[in-house]
Amino acid sequence: MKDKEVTIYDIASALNISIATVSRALKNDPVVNKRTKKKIFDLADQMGYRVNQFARNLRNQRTNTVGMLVPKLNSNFINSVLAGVEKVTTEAGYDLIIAHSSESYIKEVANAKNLFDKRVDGVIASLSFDTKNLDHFKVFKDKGVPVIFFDRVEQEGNNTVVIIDNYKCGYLATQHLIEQDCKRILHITSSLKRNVYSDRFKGYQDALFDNGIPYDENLVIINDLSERAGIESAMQILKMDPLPDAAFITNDFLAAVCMRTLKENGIRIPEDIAIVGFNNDTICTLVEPALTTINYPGIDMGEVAARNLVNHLKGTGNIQNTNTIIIRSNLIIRKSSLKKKPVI
Amino acid sequence: MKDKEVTIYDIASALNISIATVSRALKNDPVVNKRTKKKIFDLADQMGYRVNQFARNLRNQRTNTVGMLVPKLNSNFINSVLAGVEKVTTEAGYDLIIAHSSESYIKEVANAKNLFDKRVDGVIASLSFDTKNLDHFKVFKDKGVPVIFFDRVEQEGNNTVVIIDNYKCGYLATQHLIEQDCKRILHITSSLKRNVYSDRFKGYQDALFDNGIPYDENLVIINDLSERAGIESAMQILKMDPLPDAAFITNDFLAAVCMRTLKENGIRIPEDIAIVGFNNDTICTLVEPALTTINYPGIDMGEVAARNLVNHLKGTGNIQNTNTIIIRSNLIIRKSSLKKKPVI
DNA sequence: CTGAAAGCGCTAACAT
DNA sequence: ATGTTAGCGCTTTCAG
Repeated sequence: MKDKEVTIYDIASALNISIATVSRALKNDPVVNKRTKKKIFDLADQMGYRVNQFARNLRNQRTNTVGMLVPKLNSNFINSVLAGVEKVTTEAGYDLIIAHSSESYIKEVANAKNLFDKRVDGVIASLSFDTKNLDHFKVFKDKGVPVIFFDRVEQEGNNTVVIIDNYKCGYLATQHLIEQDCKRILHITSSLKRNVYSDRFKGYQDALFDNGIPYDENLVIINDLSERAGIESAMQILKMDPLPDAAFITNDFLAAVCMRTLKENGIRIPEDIAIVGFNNDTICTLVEPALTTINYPGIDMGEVAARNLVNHLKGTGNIQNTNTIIIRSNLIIRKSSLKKKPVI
Repeated sequence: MKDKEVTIYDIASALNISIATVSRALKNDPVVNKRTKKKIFDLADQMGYRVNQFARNLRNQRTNTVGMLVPKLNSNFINSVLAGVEKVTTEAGYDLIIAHSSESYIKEVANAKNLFDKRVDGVIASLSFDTKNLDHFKVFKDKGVPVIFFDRVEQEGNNTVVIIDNYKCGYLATQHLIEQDCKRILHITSSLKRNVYSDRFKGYQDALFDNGIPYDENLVIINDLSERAGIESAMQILKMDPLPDAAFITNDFLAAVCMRTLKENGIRIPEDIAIVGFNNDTICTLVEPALTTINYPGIDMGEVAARNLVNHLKGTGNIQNTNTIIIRSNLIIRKSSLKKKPVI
């Protein structure tokens, strides 16, 4: 219970040198004599010295910290983004503060304010489900703190964004179902205010159009991706007459829940309804049949976002010039969509 | 791009009063004149003032921040603990820093050091998979920073811990399988250095013993809970002769993976092998058959841990007196274990 | 009710 | 290679 903090003053006076030398030595400034440095390091260790980040930050006017603002944590996608970001920021010597908003706009605003007050040097963010606007990010812009958005982004107002080509993915998924001879293809998606969903939706529509299949708005269900919503959507499908012969569902978890309810009601997957999900979540291979999906390379998104931010902060790059970075993505075909036996 | 930070000096000189008054007003000190206070608040708003946390922390020698140290983030259990903790800490006016170690001891040590350097006022922690010892928490003890452990804990050295009764849960799970007329009950678990696994293991052994079933060490598989491990374990089971007639698997994800591989190889669940998992994860009801499991009330653990920590910090409670807090838990029976048709 | 002033621990410009 | 010193922005004691 040695409660008093050790400061550079303590070290300096114990060694009969100046605090300036101690400060320099501790930062490994090459200008300090090797032997002095060693003495200082040893004593610091022995006395249990730790830098006071507050004093340092107060003095330096920067924190060497990046803020990460995400809608949720319990998602494999977000976790792999996180892993990518951490890899890069750690290498570059930045601390990371993680804030999650539980898909709530209110919390997102509070988190943004909190990161701002913590004076992060930069921000990497993905929007919450019901985020209305980006006003809460204006403070960063005003203070010159760079913000990079990923995945759920707002393209207007020339923000720097890292995304996949959701339009193309929506198109691919739909095209794949069409190739399985599906004609009545349902689409379950979420708030069309979010780019990820609206872009996939456009891809879905265009794929239909390009294949001469009329778009039917009764075949589009919009919900909040919750378990309850999945069940309700499935019930809604069951009431349709005729039934759709395929469903492109914008989220693997939702697809899994839907599939369960459909199967419980005697629908065969993929024979009656072929299904394509989105994300390549772990559950894809745990449910039956295994879920066809779009692979979403979170770790790459994280690395790219972080790399751009760090380069910008270090002055070796400038995100002002880069508006949109697209990460590759691909369709993974599994049993849930294979209505036609694959041609060998 | 108004880059300069507004300080209390700016407000003071603009209003021709002292910084002391501004400082007091901003903290809503009742001693300040109402009208002065209003003027100060208005101007602060208008000038875009924000407190400098560093200056404040440097001065106050505390941060009003709680550190949360968890082994991973992409787990429903951890996320519900987090929700519980956040609820309490937010109400109590504490900030929360979340650090996750990706189940790595090395990262856990680094994270502990990081939280220490960030000078959190208290810590809530759950150990990583391969954590060797608790030396990295000693610094907190030395500085009088309270640490509360939850779930994966070390009971020795009278730490304050919040846990479920893993022994009882292991016993219950096994007893349930025995009641389904199972005799050769396999147990898949993980590092027995972690209390959660060793306690469940003891419960498993005692339930067998109490029912006159000899313990067979060949029926215990220890692995790292990964997908690969799940597949390997299932393959190992398939080679057994005779096959076990039940499996108590210490983790739902692992159970789901195992079940998939077993089913792929023609094993019927629960007819051939009855299965009980652990955690009540979302996948339990998405796999087929739905997984019997132990319900693990994360949100309660989080709330209790945080409440105790906060009370300790506010001086209205003292965790020194409380060593172990047990949270209720229960068996949830689903199809995967129902070998006997339920008696009505 | 308000003000003056000291000091929290550190960094960096300047001086030696 | 080392030392002196002036703040960074805030809180709080003491004095009016």
